[in-house]
Amino acid sequence: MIYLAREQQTPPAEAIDSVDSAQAQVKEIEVRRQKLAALRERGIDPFGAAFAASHTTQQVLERFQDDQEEQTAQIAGRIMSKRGQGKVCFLDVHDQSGKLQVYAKIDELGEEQFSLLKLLDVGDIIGVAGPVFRTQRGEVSIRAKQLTVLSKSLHPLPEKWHGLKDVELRYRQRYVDLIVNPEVKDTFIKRSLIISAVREFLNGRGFLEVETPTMHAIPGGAAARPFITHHNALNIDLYMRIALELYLKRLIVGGLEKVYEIGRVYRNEGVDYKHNPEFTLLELYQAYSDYEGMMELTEQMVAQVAQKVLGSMQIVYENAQIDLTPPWRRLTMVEAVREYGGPDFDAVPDDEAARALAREHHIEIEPHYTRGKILSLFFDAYAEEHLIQPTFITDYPIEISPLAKKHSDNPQMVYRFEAFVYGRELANAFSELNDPIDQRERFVQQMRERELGDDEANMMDEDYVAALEYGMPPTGGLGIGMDRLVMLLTNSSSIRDVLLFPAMRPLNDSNAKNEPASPAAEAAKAEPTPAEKIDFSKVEIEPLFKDFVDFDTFSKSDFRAVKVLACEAVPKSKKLLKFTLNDGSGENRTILSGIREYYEPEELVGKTCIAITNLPPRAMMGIDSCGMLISAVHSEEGQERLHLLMVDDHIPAGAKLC
RNA sequence: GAUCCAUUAGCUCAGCUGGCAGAGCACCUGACUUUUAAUCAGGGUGUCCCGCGUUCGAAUCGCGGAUGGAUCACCA
Repeated sequence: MIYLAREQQTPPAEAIDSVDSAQAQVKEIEVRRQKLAALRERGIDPFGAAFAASHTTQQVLERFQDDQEEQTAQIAGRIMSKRGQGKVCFLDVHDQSGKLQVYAKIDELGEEQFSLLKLLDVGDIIGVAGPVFRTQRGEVSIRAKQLTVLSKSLHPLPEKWHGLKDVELRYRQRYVDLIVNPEVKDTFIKRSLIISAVREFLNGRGFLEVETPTMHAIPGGAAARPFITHHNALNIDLYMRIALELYLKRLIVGGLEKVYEIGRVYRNEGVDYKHNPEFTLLELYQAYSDYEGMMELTEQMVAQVAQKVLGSMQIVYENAQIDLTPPWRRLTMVEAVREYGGPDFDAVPDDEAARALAREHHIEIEPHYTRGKILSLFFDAYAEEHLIQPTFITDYPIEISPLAKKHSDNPQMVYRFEAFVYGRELANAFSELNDPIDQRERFVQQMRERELGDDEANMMDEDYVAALEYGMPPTGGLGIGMDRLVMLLTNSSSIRDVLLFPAMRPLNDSNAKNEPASPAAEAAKAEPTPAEKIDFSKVEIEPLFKDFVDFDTFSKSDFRAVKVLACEAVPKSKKLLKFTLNDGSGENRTILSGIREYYEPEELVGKTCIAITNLPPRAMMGIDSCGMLISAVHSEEGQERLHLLMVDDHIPAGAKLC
């Protein structure tokens, strides 16, 4: 409505032709609004209707032959350049496939259509119909016989030569980035092709694509801090998934022998050029295979996807020539550390020796770190960055691999590998641990680490262990960060360049907070405040019920005023308060209420509250609760707020509400 | 979370040791019937990221804050 009101204030069309110097100073967006009004004035809808293009711009260029001049075409797209030359005008019209030059001449269009050009700007979307020909300078073009306005653009586009460079604007307004920076579109088209090629590869090997829950009661399958969300109806907190692993392996137990999922996972951690809080993970599991099978699958998949999408297994990433042709080099973690100048861990007998070695090499460790964990730190410090060409690192220490199968001849190690390319982890895989007894012990060990302060350690997942107890075949499992793969294959240096909308801090008017306190506010601070000011602006309430309850049913509830005689926290409960109430009957009534996180028990003694008194007793923490105290619940910015209903102390105990 | 850097017109960027806010593109007016970063003549459109301070005077100096980037730490 505001929009319409504004438009009526814009001058009529004829004003455009006589813009004087005062109007010339009006901002460009206002000029465009005036042009929009002028289009309406002419009876043209500036936000047009469906338009059937006969060809894409690319098709026009491909199909044009000089001996077939004057074949007609109809195209649609965005004006990206406008070169007026008196009674002639050249437009570059871009669509998803490319661009085509439009030649608009007053003789061909007629005065009326030609004057439309005055109301069109770079950024507007138009349809053009006419014969295709080649200009004197040799460019295949369309000679406009008919121009159709399909959408007026009210914002000027960034400069044609430099494009949009401000990275913050590029990410926040990706649509503008896509319009003006053509390589961005290429990257995202490639991303789509890569993911299709992965699906095609896996489907071709007989894998079944499945979907598993993204909200988990127990977040498992990786070492990461989760996001927490809340289910209102069930009144439980849930975690956004950090991995796909445990559900997919339940499917292996269920007899789906080759499954994969390409899905979003969420990890509550920092944001940088390699990390986004949500990212796309591929995980696959193949029954009766193992980590050797996964190595073969990984190198074949990555190489074939590159071949399919890029036409080559030789790629360039940040000035490095990388050859993805299988087979990839394989070496153990111990060998890798040794090869790149680190100590020989085969000569390190125990945790104590490993810790001494770490101190000697200035590698930071915690006192409880074990030999395997320290080996992985040495790997990170000495070897990782050198693994430019695709390399499988095998034989991982058990401590950092709670879901992988133990090495049969070395219980310190597991059958696991990570694939590295350009010094970065690309894939992670293992022979899955299918021994439920061992798995339970690993979870217990993880819980110990959790208690030691590692809040990324796995939580016990009893149902998953139960699934293993039914019997899971020996299985190979693999995980690949799809964003990382896309980065590698599109030579993108930041993950944000392969995410259409990377995570950004929301813009708000935070600068306003810096303004000095107003004189009134200062005064309020100095003087005693007579009444607390309550800010209701952020209150959200539940939608009202649409169903009716009949009057008889309602009147059966016995609502009474009650006085709080005593109130105490229930031992061992985080939520419950135990109230001793005077309900007017002469006998004390006990009610338990789960509002401890909102109130200190002492502050409620003596208050007059409202309770339903004719509910059957209900045992909570071994105490019978006789009725229910009434509270008011709402939420503010996603947080639940609760207030116990407290009423005028003049109301006597036992007074009935009606 | 730590350190460093950046933030000036719609976009890309200048603006020195404090002294009236600048350019190119875009935009507006006029000319121009095959241009292509069209050209020619004229027009400068601004919360210099926000606030406080120093100063006769701050885009510029100091302090605090916001947002973004790079590096580091943790994670894929």
